[in-house]
Amino acid sequence: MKSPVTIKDIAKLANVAQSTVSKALNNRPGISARTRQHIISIAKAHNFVPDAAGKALKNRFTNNIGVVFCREDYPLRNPFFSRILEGIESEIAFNHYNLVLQLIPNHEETTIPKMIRERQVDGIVLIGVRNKAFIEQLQQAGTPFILIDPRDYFPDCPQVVIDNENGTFLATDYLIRNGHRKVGFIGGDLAVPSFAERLNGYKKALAFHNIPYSRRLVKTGGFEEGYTQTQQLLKLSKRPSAIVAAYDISALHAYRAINDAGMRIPEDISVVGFDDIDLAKMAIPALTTVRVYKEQMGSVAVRQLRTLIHTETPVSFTPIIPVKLVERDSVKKSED
Amino acid sequence: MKSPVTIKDIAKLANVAQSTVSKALNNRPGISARTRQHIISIAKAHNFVPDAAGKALKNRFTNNIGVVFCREDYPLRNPFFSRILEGIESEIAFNHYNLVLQLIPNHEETTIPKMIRERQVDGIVLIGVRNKAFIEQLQQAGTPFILIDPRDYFPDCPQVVIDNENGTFLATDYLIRNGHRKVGFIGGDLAVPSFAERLNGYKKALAFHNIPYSRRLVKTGGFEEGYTQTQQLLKLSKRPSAIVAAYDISALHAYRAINDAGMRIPEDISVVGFDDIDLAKMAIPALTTVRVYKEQMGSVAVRQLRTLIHTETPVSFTPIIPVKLVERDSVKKSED
DNA sequence: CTGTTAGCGCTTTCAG
DNA sequence: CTGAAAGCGCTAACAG
Repeated sequence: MKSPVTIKDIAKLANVAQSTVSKALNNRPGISARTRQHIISIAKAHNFVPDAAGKALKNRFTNNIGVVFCREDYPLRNPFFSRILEGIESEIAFNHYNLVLQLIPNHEETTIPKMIRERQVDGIVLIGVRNKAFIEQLQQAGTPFILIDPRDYFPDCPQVVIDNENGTFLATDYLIRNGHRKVGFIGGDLAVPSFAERLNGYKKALAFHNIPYSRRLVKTGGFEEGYTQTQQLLKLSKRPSAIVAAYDISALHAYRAINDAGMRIPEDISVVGFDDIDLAKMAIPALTTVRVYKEQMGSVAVRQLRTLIHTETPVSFTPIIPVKLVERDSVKKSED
Repeated sequence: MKSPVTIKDIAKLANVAQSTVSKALNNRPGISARTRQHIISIAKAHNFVPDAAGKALKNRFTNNIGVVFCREDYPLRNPFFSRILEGIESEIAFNHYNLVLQLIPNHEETTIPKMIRERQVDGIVLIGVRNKAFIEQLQQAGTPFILIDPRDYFPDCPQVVIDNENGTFLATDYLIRNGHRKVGFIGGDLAVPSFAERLNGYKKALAFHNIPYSRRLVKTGGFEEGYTQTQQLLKLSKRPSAIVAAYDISALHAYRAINDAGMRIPEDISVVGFDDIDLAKMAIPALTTVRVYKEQMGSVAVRQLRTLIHTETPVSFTPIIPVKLVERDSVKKSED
């Protein structure tokens, strides 16, 4: 590692004081246009880039933003989270920040992340938090943070949320309008707010069409249990003609169960998903689903976090990311 | 943000000098066991964690490692890269480093990444580099770095590579042993070393079984063009009874093409992939493929990089990650 | 408009 | 074995 050029070197080369160089390079007032130009050109010529540690030490800002995934499983494998991370990354890069990434296993979701304890970052975006004590610690420490897709209710925390209810409403409504009156629902864990909201949207759509809600048509539980959930639905004496899955991943598991049962999509049974991950359009048949603007979630979160970082008394504002039904080939339509 | 406790505070509380605290906390010699214990307990009681910027400024090591994806497309969406990133992350976390992530679009793959210019990281792992000039710059700057899955040949650079040739050899050999004598090959870009190696493995397996190689049975080009590549193969007057795809993603595209052509896997045509991404086992039918130990690639890369960072005269050593055929349901087997 | 100086939090001589 | 002091690279306050 070659020893890099410092502000002191530039000062010497330009025959000025360090502080003058600092002013010139940071667009501070109190310096003549001429010397500023002079200094800038010398700095450029020598590829001067200020040392992050030096700056951070003085400024109390690192210009780093942390991204922390708190999950028991492997969040990066989940295409939904990958896309959110993409959005986060691009917003961070755009603002000339650096992104510090950490995955924390659920059981460690209790102690404040290293990156914030050692003041490596100015704030963090937290994905999939579950642990209340964890959040309380962050609040006490005064760390700026924002939540994406929390796995529990944190009403007082800044967060960016999906318009979940609306999404499943649209999906269910679409099925009903296409002649499906018996529609099943599969998904995840009722304790997770976003899932509960998705279930609600389903219920509301049924109610809207005066279709009675039946507990037997909804199978919840593990996120990855779409296969067995669907099997149960198929075993019902009067099986549904359509299924709405709370996640595309569940829908894809449903595909397998349906296939294994010797049935065909959409001829024998229709499926609609939620999230619109890349796989949705690659599935056979291509999956009709509710699109979530994942990159947008990420970038909005970073924007919010940045204002949180730089304002004294933060106003907690919760952006709701909109949602849209995208029609593909997994739903049998009534001819009308 | 509450103002954090510093080494000075601890010194005051313990009635010793700063330097003594530093020695105690860093296991430096020249300090009595008693005072060391005393200081440690006080530091612990006050949740003292040294400031990263302060340390970095003095030590010339940040304890941060950069991870840079250089690709035209969206690397994080690619489950193959996600898994590599997982491996990198876990190794970094294990060593109490921080991970600084950056995605650089191909056209910007020319200027040294910000994180290294401003000395935020001690070294970087580079995924998917293509640009020679870029690498030369890094070498000149003396940045420690290691390559994963480079898109061009960089013979003198430290890198971790997959046993590609062996993988496609195994895949092709497996098909031939199961009675397939006309096997197609689809995949990506011949200019990419890993792809060229995979093609070589295929050729070698054919040669091994005395089957003549036919250029018409191999379709290269875009990574995402598995669909059209397969269509071309299916149109052949004497179409292959099996296809080996250089990537699982290609194989999945092939699935769709085969399905759209009204054929069935594996009854009408067999397919084997490469990479063993999560989707492979979820596909219908489950895809027989060559498993790559992706997390291992990531963690090995970080281990290598760490020694690179801490040694004066680095010895360039290229770990080869092994590979394994995993049998699933996409190959029609000869009954014997 | 420019330069001097101090200090951010830490480690490392070097005296005592 | 312990403490005082200097300095890493940077910015800000203050004098000139």
